[in-house]
Amino acid sequence: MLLNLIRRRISPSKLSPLRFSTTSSPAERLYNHLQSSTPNLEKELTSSNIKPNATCINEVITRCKPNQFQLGLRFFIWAGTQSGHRHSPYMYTKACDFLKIRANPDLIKNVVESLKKDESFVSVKTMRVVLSICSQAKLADVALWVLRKFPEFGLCVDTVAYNVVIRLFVDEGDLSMGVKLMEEMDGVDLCPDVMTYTALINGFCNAGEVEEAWELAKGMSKKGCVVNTVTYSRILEGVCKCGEMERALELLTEMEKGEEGTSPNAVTYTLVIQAFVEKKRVGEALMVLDRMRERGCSPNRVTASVLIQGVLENGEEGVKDLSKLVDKLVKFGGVPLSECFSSAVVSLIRLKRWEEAEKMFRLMLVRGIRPDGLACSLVLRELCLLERYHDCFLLYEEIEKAGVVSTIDTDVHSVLLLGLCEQGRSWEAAKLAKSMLDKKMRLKVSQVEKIIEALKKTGDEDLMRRLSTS
DNA sequence: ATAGGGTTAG
Repeated sequence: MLLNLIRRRISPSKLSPLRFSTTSSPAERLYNHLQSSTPNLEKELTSSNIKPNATCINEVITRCKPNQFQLGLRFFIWAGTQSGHRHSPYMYTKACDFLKIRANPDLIKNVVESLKKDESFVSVKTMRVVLSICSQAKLADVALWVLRKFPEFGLCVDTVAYNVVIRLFVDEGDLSMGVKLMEEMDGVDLCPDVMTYTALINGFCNAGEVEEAWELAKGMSKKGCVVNTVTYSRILEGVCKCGEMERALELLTEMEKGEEGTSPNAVTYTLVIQAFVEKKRVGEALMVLDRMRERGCSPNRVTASVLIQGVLENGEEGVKDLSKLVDKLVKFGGVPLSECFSSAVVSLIRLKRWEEAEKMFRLMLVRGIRPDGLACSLVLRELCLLERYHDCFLLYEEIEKAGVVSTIDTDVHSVLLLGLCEQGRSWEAAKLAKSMLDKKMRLKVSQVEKIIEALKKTGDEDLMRRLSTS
C-alpha cells in the first residue's frame, strides 16, 4: 500500500522507459500504453507483451477517469481478445458498471467506429466481446447495430452473434424482432440452433403465449434441431404459469411416453410440483412426487424444499403431514434427512413462525442431525435480532462443534460480538473474537472501540495483541 | 442452457 503511494508520486515522464518497465506493475504499464495516443492502440498494447489477468484488467479499468472511459472500454475489448484469456461474466459486470455502459450506450458505438477509423485488427472474437458487453448492459439496439457492422470489417455474422441479439430483444419483450431476426438467418445461410429456439420459446412462454412456443418447438425438428427435455420443460413451465394445470399434466404424460431424450427429469417434475404448491393444491403436488418416484426419478433438494414449504404453509395437519413427507423423501433417496430438516427450518423462518423454527433447529442438534449453512445463519441472525446474544453464542458454539461449513455473514458475527460486549459477556465475546480472528474475519462494525474496551476487561493479553496487529 | 434459498472472489 505504502509502496503504491510512493510510486504514484513519481511522475512517469521523468523515468526512462527501461527503468519504468522494471519498476512498475503490469497494470501501470498497460495504463501508460493506453495513454500514448498512437494511431493503433491495439498494436501498442500487444507490443507490451503483457498478458493481463483478471486482477490486472480490473486495475487498468478502474484507473480510468470518466473522460477516459472510451479508452478503458477499448482496452477491455483488446484484453478480451488475447489468446488464452476469456473475460468471466463477473468481469463483464464489473467493466459495465465501472464504465457506466448502460447509461452511455454511445461509448460502444464510438469505440467500434474508432477501431474502424484506426484500421485496427478486428476479428470475430473482437465482435463477440463487444456483443457480450451489449448483452451484459442489456442494450438490444446497440447489439443490433454491432451486428450490422460485421460486413464493414469484412466479417461474416455467425449463429452465436445472432443468438445474442435475439436473446436481448426477447428479454426486452420484443418478440416480433426476435422472430424477424431468426427468419433473417435463413437469408444469410445460417441455421437457427437449439439456443435460438430456446431463447424464443422462453420469450413466448414468459409472455403467456404457450401456443406460439409449442409451434416453434414443432418447427425445431423439421430444421434438424432436437427437442430435448430442457425445451419441453420450458414449455411446461409456461403452461403452468398460465395456470393450465390440467394441460400441464397432459404434457407431462406425453413426455413420459415419448422418446428417451425427452423424458421428464427432476427439474421437470419439480416445476409442476411448485406450480401446484403455488396454487395451494398441495395434495396434487404430493401426487406428482409419487408419480416421479414411480417413473424412477429421485427428488432432489429443490423438490424437497418446495414441497416442505408447501406442506408447512398449507398442510391440513401441520407437523404430522411434514413428518410423513420427510419420511417419504428420505425413503425415495436423493435427499438426506438433514436437508429436509434444514429446509423446514428455513421455511418456518420465512413464514415468520420463529418459535417452531427454533424448536425444530434445537431438535436437530439434540438428535445429531447436522443443519446446513443457510439454516444456521438464518437462526443465528434471528437470535441477534431478538437480542438473545448469549443464546446465540451457545448455538454458535454447538454449530461449530458439529462442523457445519459456516456461511454466517460477517455482519452477524460483528453484531453478536458487540451484543455480547454490551450485555457484559466479555468471556464469551473474547472467545468469539478469537474464533473470528482464526477465520481471518475483519471486525466490520462502527463500534470497534467499544468492543476493544469490553475485551480489555478479560485481561486476555494474547487476544489484545492479535487484535492490535490484525 | 433447465428450478430454489444466503454469501465470497475473480
